[in-house]
Amino acid sequence: MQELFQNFQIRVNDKLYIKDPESSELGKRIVENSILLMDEIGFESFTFKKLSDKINSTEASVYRYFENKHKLLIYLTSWYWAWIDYQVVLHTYSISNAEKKLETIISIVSQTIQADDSFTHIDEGRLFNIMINEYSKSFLTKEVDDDNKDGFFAIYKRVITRLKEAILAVRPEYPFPASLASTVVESALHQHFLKKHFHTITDCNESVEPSEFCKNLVLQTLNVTSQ
Amino acid sequence: MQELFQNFQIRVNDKLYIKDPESSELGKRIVENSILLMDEIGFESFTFKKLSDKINSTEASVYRYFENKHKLLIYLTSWYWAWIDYQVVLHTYSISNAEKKLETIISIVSQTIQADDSFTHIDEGRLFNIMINEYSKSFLTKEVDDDNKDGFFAIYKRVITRLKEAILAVRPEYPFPASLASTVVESALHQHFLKKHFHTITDCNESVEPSEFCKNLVLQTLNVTSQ
DNA sequence: CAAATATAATAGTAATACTATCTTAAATAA
DNA sequence: TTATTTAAGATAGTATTACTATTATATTTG
Repeated sequence: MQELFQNFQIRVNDKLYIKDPESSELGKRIVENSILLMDEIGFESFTFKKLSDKINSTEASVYRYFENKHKLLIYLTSWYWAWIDYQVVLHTYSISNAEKKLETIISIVSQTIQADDSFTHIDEGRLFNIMINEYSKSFLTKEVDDDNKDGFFAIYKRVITRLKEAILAVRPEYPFPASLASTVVESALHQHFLKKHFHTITDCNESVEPSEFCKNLVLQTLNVTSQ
Repeated sequence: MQELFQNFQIRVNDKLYIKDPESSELGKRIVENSILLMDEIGFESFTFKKLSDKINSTEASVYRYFENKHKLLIYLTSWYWAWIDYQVVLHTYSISNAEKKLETIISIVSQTIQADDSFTHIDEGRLFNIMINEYSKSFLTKEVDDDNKDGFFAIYKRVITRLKEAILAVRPEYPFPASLASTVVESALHQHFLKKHFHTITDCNESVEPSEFCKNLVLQTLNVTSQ
């Protein structure tokens, strides 16, 4: 349970920022509005100039918090994974049945996230859109190995590891638990994207959620018959 | 079989370029070297200036072939999918057994590609690296819907549809054939990436290929016992 | 009240992502 | 053969991006 409370206030790797945005009003406005702006115009068009105009501040002030927009993206996506990790621990720690636990984790990592006002300045719904559209860009770079060494993807890997362990708890002899876990997490976001933009290559739509597919995929793969 | 021969000389949507790069020596050098340079320095650092320096030409000349580097990326990735589509048709048209056919398609879309000198100026091995590291960036943009309307992703969708049909041939009652097909194709590239950069969240390594996992995933999901 | 700190305001730079124009060289058509 | 089209090289220029640096002002804290 200790892991849970360490993460409870959504703590992110402190090398991701120059000055902790949670430590000031301006910092919170930067995070809050960067989510809105990035969702609105996309990561490529997003600049610190546009953001600072939006919040009536200056480029130089934003640069005092984040080195560049790539670090900001990793900050935001790490925040998301920390939040998911928290949800996973919260909703599964009392579940003793391995299959039920696995299903719960899959639900959490693949469900559509709507806004939630538990964490005031962060709009989880809009952040979820960023996850769908921009998450891959945080690691598909020439700097991945350095970033990874700095621990920027630690929380993401922890979420996947939890899923992997839940898979193993159900089927200890399954030979690809890590690959299945990483596939499901990636695929969940991808199916959400396809639903919006490439409906011919997905079965997800208004009535079929990506999480339905994801659950079915894992349970069939592990040969769990109790569906 | 007609589809096959239409695609035999790897034809790509002609809105992707201003002047067909296959129509001139310079055009071929642009394509050839853009693959090498993009693999080397990554899509973000890649510029038409650097490319034109590499081929001893000028920025303006490169712009006569491609509108911008994003169109070039879609051109390269479309070329890849057309090539994969060709491989799929070539290696499956004589297979009558549905399960054998499905396994063959999965192998083709998930195997590690090495250089092949059948198409002189294109290094498929290097292009495969680009697919692993940059493919998602071709559609994770605010312009996806416009690009999709222009048919830029048609060949990619055709490959996925072929896989979907092969899935349905094996198990017509399976409820998520399109999602499974798109997941496998995406996951294959992703597992190759993880193998290189995040080995803790994949089971793929020097001895276990992503295609092994992909085949197992689909066959288990469809409950094909003859493994 | 003094000192430290945060932020705003402003300026400046190199690189990027283009567009435009002009010249030369080569291919082709009359 | 000459005229004409076309391709490509050479050069220049612009707005935007991704920063860095400096100074001034306002606020907090000791």
